[in-house]
Amino acid sequence: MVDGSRPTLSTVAQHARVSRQTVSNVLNSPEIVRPATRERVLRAIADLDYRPNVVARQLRTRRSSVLGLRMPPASDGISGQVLDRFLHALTGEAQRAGLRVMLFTAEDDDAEIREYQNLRATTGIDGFVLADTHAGDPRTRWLAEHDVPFVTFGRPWDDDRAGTDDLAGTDDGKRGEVDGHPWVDIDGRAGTRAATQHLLDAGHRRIAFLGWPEGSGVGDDRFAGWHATLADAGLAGDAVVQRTPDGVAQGVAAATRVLARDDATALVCVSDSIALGALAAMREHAASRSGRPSVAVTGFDDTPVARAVDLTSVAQPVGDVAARAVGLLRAQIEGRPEIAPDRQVLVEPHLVVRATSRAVR
Amino acid sequence: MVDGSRPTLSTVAQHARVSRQTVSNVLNSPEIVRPATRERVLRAIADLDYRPNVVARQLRTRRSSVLGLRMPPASDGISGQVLDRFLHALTGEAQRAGLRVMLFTAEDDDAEIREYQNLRATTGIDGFVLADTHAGDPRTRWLAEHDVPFVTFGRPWDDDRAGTDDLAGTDDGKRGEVDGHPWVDIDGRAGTRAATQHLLDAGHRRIAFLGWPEGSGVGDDRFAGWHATLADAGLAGDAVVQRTPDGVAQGVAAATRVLARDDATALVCVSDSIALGALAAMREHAASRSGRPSVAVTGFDDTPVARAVDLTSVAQPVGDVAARAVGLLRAQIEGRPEIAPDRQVLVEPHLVVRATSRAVR
DNA sequence: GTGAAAGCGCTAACAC
DNA sequence: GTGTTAGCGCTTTCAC
Repeated sequence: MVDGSRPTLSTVAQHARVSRQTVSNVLNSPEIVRPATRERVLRAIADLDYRPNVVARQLRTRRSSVLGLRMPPASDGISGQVLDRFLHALTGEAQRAGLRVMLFTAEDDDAEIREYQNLRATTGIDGFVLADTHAGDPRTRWLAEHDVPFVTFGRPWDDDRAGTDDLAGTDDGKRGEVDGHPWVDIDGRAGTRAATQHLLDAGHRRIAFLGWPEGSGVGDDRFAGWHATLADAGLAGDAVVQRTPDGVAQGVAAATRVLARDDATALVCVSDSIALGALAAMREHAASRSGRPSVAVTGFDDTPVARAVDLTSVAQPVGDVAARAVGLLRAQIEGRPEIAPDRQVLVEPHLVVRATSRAVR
Repeated sequence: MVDGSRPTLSTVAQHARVSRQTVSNVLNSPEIVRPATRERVLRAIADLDYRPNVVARQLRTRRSSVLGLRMPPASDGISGQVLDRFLHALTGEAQRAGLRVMLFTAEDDDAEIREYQNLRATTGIDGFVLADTHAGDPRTRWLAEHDVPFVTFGRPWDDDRAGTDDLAGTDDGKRGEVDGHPWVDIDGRAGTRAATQHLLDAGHRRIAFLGWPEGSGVGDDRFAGWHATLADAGLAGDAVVQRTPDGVAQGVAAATRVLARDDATALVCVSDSIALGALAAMREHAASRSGRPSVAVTGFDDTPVARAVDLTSVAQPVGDVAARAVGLLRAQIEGRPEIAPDRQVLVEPHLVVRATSRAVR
């Protein structure tokens, strides 16, 4: 490695006694150049430790191979964790596919759209990953209208196709092709279904649900999995639900209400935060009414906290999500829809069983 | 916004009836162009919604205004949290300074160094942020030798200037100018000092320390703060230390040992994970020996878990760290050392007092 | 102060 | 197959 100026295409061409264009061809369409010359060129490239200047290439081809991702405003909660893990995975998957991830921030949706324009116009970013869509999101609409490649982690919940029981029987991973934008999401319903089934299998019959207030797509989806599973077991009739905003303290309160009024033997929680609160409430409760059999608890997200307190939880396979997201993006950027057959992908989570649901009954 | 091709310098020049160069000057050295023409040009820029193509500019200037950061291998622990928060803050601070953050991954230090070369040669990244340095780090050496701008979050611990008591009295924020590489770090010693002092002020006299095994710079630094503070109070003689690798389970074990043998009334923990374990151990212990006054606990990092379980903890001001890091990087990239006077910056953490240290004695 | 010319490193289009 | 020419959009000389 010389520490003077870096070699360029011409340097390599001179070295290999060919024209610049031939070197370029060796790099971009190796098959069209005669093996003998190709060898010679590759040799020169290696000798000189030449690496193409992607900036120059980008200026020419209008392709940056860079993906943009907005850092969501530091969600100091436990659930922000999932996004961070996703970012890790995304970076790796993107790199494997020859793409880079570039970060940016924005105050709100409008500011974010302005950043899209900015990034496209100035740095020529190829596509975007949105990890925090919400109902009626103006960003996805803008991106779609302007033909900007993008993919979301999370379904668009506007059309309200989920969240009720009517699809409970069709949980086979692939829901009908709607021509919305490309997305990847985790099947929350399947997650709570697995948790509930696990508790049923362990002999529980009175399984309550601690959820978020109705109206959040994600929360309703998770609720549906629990409800459908109990319904299938003929236990939906006396099923107990407590709804509360997310948070540990809120979880304590909600669980306390359930424990005081009902003789639930297990709690399926919509998040690890709430589950954590439920565990605390149970300790309280156990102290006052000792001798009562312990109550099983499951959470959702499998955050580090869950591991820390040995909480059974539904793990989100963010690695899979990231891989599919990158595939979906490449299909658009490279104009090859065939490399990502499904424009909408639902990834199956899996249950991690730990102490809180193994307690003796 | 026309959805044909974007306007370029020439478009604007034509529109404003000046040469391309004049437009460029308005953008880069506005002061040298006559106000009248400047106005006209700015008008044209606004009319056309022109934005300079940074790729073309970069090809010319050899400056990308992009910072590289390696995503550390998904540390699924509680403490990985701090890095994630740092990344959030860094993205914001960088953007405010007209810089972008680009992510990459690497298996190990050597692979990372190869990526440095790659990123420099191909995309012309301007500088790097290292958020996870370790003793004898080959990466910082390589970067320094190759004159690549960089800054680390974390001191180089090789030279062992900290970790003992000898500097305890000089805790005034600025330690001597050594000509190592630029870094920003959090003053762990000051953090445990604050925690210990807080406990002393609350009347505690037997304050034990739950730390990591000796040899980790960060851990030794935090240990030193606790030890020095007790020494200042004349209580270092019978001070109890338990050392253990990080982790909740490990914290349980270590705290159990302390509680069994010693009559400590407070525990200063080197991390939130260990503190979490200590809390669990205390609950155990309280159950068996009821009536005993509760033991105060402090953690370190102020992770979401700490908030969740109402644990007093030392908060790392990652926002400040990010801001200083960006300043240090800009000083190098732009060749203006004056904008970041201190090449090494120690940021003061602060104690967040919560229930676990407010317990009645 | 303003403009014309050259060139950053690369690839697309066409010659040979 | 290979080489030549042109030009992506910008900034940096250097005349004027």
